[in-house]
Amino acid sequence: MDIAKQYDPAAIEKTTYAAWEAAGAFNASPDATGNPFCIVIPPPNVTGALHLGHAINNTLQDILIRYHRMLGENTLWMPGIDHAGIATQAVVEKKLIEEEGKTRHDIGREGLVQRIWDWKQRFGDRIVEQLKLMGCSCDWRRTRFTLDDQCARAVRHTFFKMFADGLIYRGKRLVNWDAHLQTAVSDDEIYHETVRGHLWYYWYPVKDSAERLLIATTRPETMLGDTAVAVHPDDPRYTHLVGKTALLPLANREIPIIADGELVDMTFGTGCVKVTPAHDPNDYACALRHNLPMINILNPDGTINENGGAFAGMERAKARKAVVEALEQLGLVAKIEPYETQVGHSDRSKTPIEPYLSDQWFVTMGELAQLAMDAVTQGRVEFHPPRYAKMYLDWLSEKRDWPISRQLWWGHRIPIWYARGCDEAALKSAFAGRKDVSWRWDGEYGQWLVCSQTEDLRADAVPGITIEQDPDVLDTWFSSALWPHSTLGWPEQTPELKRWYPTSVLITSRDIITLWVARMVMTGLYNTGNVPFTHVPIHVKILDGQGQTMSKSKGNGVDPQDIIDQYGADALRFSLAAMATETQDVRMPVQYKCPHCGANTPQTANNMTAKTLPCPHCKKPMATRWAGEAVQRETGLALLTSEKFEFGRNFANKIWNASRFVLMNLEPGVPVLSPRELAGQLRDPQSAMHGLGADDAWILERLAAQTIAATNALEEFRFHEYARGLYEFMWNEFCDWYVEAAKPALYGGDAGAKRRVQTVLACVLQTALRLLHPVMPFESEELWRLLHETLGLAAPSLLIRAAWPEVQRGFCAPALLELVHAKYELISLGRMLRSEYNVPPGAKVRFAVKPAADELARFLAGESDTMSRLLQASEITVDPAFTAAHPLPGQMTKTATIFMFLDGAFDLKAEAQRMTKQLGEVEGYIAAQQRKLANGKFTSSAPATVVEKEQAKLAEAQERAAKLRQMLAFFAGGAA
RNA sequence: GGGCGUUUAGCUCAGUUGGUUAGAGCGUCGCCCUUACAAGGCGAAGGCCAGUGGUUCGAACCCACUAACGCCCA
Repeated sequence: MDIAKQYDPAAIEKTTYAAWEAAGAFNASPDATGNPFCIVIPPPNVTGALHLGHAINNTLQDILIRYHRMLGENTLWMPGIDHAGIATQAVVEKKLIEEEGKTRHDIGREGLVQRIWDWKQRFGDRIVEQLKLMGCSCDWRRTRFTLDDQCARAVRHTFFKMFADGLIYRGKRLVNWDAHLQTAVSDDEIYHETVRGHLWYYWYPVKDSAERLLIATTRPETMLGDTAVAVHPDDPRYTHLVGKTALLPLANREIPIIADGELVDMTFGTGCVKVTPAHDPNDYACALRHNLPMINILNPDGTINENGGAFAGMERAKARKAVVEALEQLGLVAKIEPYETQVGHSDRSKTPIEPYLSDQWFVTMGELAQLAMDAVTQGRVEFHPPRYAKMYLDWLSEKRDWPISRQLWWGHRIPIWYARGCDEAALKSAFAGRKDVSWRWDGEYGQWLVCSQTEDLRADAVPGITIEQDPDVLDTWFSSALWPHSTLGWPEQTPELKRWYPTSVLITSRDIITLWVARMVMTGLYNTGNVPFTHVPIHVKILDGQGQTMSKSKGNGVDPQDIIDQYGADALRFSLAAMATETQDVRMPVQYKCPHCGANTPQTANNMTAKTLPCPHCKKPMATRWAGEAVQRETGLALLTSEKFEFGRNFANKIWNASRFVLMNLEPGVPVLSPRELAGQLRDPQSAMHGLGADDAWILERLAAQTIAATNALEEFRFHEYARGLYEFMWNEFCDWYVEAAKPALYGGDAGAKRRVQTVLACVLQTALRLLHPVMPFESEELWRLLHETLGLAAPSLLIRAAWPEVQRGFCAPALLELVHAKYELISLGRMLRSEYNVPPGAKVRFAVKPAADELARFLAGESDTMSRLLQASEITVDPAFTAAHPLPGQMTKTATIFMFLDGAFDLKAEAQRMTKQLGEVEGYIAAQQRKLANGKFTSSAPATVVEKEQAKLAEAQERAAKLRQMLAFFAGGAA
């Protein structure tokens, strides 16, 4: 059998994935047997391709999905993508401007939406491709999109139900207005920038008084919308003025002077604040407290509106200048100081944000939030780690109403029509007999609000008038919130919904606990009466070299394909899983790998979004993922790389080679047994298996322990523990010890021993492959195939469908395991001696082992084959009564001492020095132990088992010290 | 301003209910292309567990405060 010397992921990943798909291994059926297990993917959004943050999220999901599939559960991983309203629209609009110099208004609503659909097609496909490259085993037949018909129907039904239940209302609210894109943007789409401006001071006269108030502001033009002046209630300078009226210049309005301790900082400026509720969040809150009127002075495009009087129609900057000039003419300007402020800018248009009062739709959160809180406090939804429940509960407990409208074109259109100039009788007759239409009177604007559950209403739906649909769309999270039940078919009672809802697990990262998880729980409970999932593992985040979260918009994302191309999908998955601890975010500095010379260039904030950059080593230009495909082809694409993935690659290679060794040493006829079957054969007198060697029993027991550990880790979502445990088992136990210990039997002349070891190797390998499969599906599947092929066994079913291993213990008494452990310890010390005395690795040396107990002596006497091999020993004497004729270098464990015979002389003095140093350490330890044990408080208050343990440790140390002294004395004699 | 998290070897991180003489990978230093594996083997060096105080017989771990960094919310 010819097996490559190195694991080559590229050679097998495509075909292996194709084999799974051809076998329908990912497909779930509601009719299948087994307990239901379901994960809905947190839908990646279509703004761009996936990065490593998504890679870790989906790797963890796939691990759980594959694990539960192997448990024989009826397992569904529901895939899909999210339309991400504002983000996607902004990306497409930006491209439109860059490439064609057009705005969305130039091409119109339909034109823009069509272009976004094209974009969605491209990146939706790309995302699915990336997930497949990573090995994700989603049921692709069921792929959903938050804007598709099924999701749209769920959105309509939910909105309608909420509207009919009175949970949805329309109201005014101060939003972050992007005057360039003419839309509200959410808080997380804003960045703050320090801007050098001025602090203007000007006077407001007080009515019926000679006094006047000095106001300081950074935005003088907003004074046109002032509706009060506020001072601090405890400020002696102004208390006598509270309750009086100020005269607002230019606007010529009378506004009250109020006291507000929250808004006013006595120590800042003059302690006197103008209040502009419609254009400042703090002023807005103040206005609500004091019932102040709110005057909007801006048009949606950022120009001053009719409320600005003489300034109407001016741009903001122009208006500012004009207002200041007008105030100067009135002699009201006191002074102007330079001043730096933090100004919010829209992430999408890079223009300053205006706080802006506008009509928005809201969902009342009171009851819904309470439902969602109860689900967590009552334990029906559990976070892992549990501390994240606090974040969720804190956020929900504020019960702030949810603004759901967005001034965008890409998204679910709000299913509300405005009917003006008709009475209710007209609506009743127009929609007679229809339960899918509901309406409500809107007193503020004197119109009917009509909501349709099933279809878009026609403009002439109500005879005699023209009804008009609200132009806005719903917040993306409104449709995402329904994802766990909408994807399964709700509002229809589909077999899928019955089978898999509530789903089992939702895996995500902490930043969307409030945005998404909370809302899914709310709508799930509201629509179905059931929580959407029971477990919510929260995983760490992948940060770039600067400690910033990877994100599509920042441009610091690393395409998982870059890593897969260089290291393989399993290496990517394994490395990520091993990083998935409970607390520590992963900092991942990355480098561009030059396609010409292979040199690495660190990615920095400066070159992060560059389309091409020169390689500092070979000076040739290299293209990045930001460059067009043509440029990439022409110039050569520089993949991003990180040495962190060498961890996974090296492990994958180690597994490959360990398996290669096993396969090279198997032959047809060797059975592939599970540990349980192997145990059965050992009990069966008819079987060819007559007992195990000590190493065989040891590795089978370690395998059992590892099976338990892996199972527990996965059950408790501790992915890091699962991955690290397998790493240690495969590398440090299987490869380092068992495989080496097995060699004498494989190469020796005892056919029975050889077959025994072959059987154990096959058993351990096949079980390990099962344990590895969830995290390293490609390689384990391929090795599974090769294992059966090598043994000439009929094509087994795919590993993806194999059963998760059962735990089989009792291959030997615990005492034997300790003897094996003692043997390995002695081998390590023997190697240390060799290294210490610079014995070349190939040279054979004689060793003597002096065990303290007869039991160990008897055991070791039968183990000279493996010991000799692992120590490269010419001979090993095992003798409890061993005494050397002359000083020899030695090392001791707690159960034995090992000596090495040296042909030539060795440096007695150096050896004695080393031993003296060791003795010093041991004596220090003994002193500490003695102090501890002499302490009556310790012996009386510590548990007896602990005291015993400490006593044993002391005894051991004392024995060790005695032996060291003995050897030192011997050396002294020998040297004399 | 409120909440959460982090601080352990040169770097990146583990450390389960306090019983530790603190671990791993990478990097570093020796010796080896030994018939599974140089993406490797064998060995080694390297740490006042951020600081201060407390609880305890005993603290990397529990408590308080301080400092630095990060995230979320206002």
